[in-house]
Amino acid sequence: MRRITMADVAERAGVSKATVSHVINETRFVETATKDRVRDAIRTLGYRPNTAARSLTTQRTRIIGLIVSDVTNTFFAELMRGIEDVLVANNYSLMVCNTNEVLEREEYYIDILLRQGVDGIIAAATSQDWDALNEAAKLNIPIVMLDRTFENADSPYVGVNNRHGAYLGTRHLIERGYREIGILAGFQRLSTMRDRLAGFEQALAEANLPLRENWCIDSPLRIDDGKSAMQRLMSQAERPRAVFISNNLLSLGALMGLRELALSCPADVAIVGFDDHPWAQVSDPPLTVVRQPTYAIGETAAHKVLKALNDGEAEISSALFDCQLVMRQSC
Amino acid sequence: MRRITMADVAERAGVSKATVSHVINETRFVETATKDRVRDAIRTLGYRPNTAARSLTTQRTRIIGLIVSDVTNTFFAELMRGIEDVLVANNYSLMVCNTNEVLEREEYYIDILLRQGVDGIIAAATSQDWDALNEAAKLNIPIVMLDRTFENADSPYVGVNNRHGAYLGTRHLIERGYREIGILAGFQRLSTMRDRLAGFEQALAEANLPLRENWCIDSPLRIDDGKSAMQRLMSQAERPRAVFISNNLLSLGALMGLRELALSCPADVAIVGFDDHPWAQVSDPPLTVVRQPTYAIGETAAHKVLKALNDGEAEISSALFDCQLVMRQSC
DNA sequence: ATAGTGGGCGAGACAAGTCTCGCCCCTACA
DNA sequence: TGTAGGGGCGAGACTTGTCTCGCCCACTAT
Repeated sequence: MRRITMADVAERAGVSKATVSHVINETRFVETATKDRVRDAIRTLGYRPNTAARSLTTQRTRIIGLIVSDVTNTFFAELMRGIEDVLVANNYSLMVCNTNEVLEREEYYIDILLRQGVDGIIAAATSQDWDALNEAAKLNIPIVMLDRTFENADSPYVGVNNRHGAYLGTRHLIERGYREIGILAGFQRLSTMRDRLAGFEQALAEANLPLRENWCIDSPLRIDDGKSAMQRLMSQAERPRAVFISNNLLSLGALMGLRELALSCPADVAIVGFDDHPWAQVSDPPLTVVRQPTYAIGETAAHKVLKALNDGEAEISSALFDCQLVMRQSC
Repeated sequence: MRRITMADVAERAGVSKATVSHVINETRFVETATKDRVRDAIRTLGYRPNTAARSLTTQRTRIIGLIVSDVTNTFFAELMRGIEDVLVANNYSLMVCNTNEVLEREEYYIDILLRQGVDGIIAAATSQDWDALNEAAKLNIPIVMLDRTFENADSPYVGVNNRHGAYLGTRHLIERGYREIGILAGFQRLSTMRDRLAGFEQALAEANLPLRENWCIDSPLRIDDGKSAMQRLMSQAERPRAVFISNNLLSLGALMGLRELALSCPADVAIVGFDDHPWAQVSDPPLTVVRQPTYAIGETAAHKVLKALNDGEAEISSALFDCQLVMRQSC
């Protein structure tokens, strides 16, 4: 069965395509009677406007692209939900791209998004410079950096004050009396992880505690990496009595690693993690963490792109949220 | 700066649009020399085909719509990853829609997907009949039911043998010597939850154990619902010594609920949950669960739609995976 | 009665590709 | 040397909307 087009509606309603278009988009005044005839035709024919045809002329798709590393990580899933919910409320759609922190995949996806003609991009980018996003920037597509950014990033950034968050977490360990403190610092390629390491160092420095090279482990951000990093930390001759962990997957992995080594937390090592997780309330032990307002971050990022889209050239500003320490029983 | 079109490429390469199109899509033989000229032009101009224009004529978008309740639930996130990975490998894109299990939102999204002209739909639908998906079915868009289905569903289903999975989990409890067994049965509107309840009942019946009405609690599927359901179960005069929990969020909530009541697991109540989760390994206690091959389910679902798209009318078959009992320490 | 004004709407160009015809030219064979 | 055959490619119709002109008619002003 042939799909029904605007011409069909126009014919049935006895008006021109232009009028149908204007009734649908409410872009010019149409006599009530005419409007009703058009709407009737639309309903009885079951007409549904074709997005492709529309965006061909408007040069708009009402689609926003989202680039994250992996929605399997609840943190990104929640960001996504925040974004999606405000997009839906504004009649935009979302196209999600999981890069697994692989640069080629990020580039591939950006190309796809540009062909698709997305109106804007929200990116928790894995790249550290404009190379990948440059094409998008050249096309004047609004870009919002999410969760992380990089030097010379020419786009607004929405995320938390990572440095301060890590500082809070580390200071908490110190206040609890721990002196020998290590860190699973994560992927130092990412600004987020660098900032958290900086916050960690700041807290140590303030307390006149040394920063031991071999108590500072960086690794990729998968669960297994957390596990092996923690085990490497704990298999040293002199080992820390507390560990700050810069990422939620690493925290989970670390917990697994300790379990395997039959070390108990916090008796043998205390832990403060970054990012909260529902399961962290029922883990053994319940995890003390630095929490960020994930959903709100997503919402804000979405609002920023939409604003850029509506206000035209207006510069978008960055937004930095605060972290919050959630005390449980891991230290 | 004006965006560059195929006409620009054609002019620069000194050929017609047709030739450019054929070089890009490899749809007819083009002299090597000509091909090279075209490719050079594409590269130097930075040409990028416009998906909207293309799909206008091809009537294809190479986009697949995915409908789930909430990717914040790792289960759905993993399904999504399975789907996405095979789509990417086949040059398709994914449009994700979170319905929160609310019907109106599902209908809204289906409409959006149809306007967008998606080539296929993979749906973990919250609706229980064809009403919402009917429009898509009428347009001959391949639909794959994911995780759940409903009676008279005219589309293939990809998921697990839920009944048998629940049967396995419940039987395990019985074998462990538990006689007083309850169930958090979840949202009975969903086929998945009904099947699991059936498997639970079957295991009880085989062991000649009674099914007590008030030990069978159904509820929505959020963490809080699990918490309150478990607490309701445990605040009864006569309470079960073991509980089968039909959903991962409910399991998490249940754990929280027990903790609040200062009940210990498995000493006071044993638990077997449905769906595994990385954190279930480090929870207190580590959870014994019935695991389903989530990622593989997603992959299979994606393959099914693609197959339908390529083979044309060929009927797609359903796929039923088996569950696996993962024993840990909650019973 | 005629000119001026403006509200409501139609004709058709246009967006950027795909794809059908069929042209042109080169080779092969009689 | 004439012609059939086929390989390589171009012209332009077509997909479905949006949007710019400007028409037409009704109503008021002179």
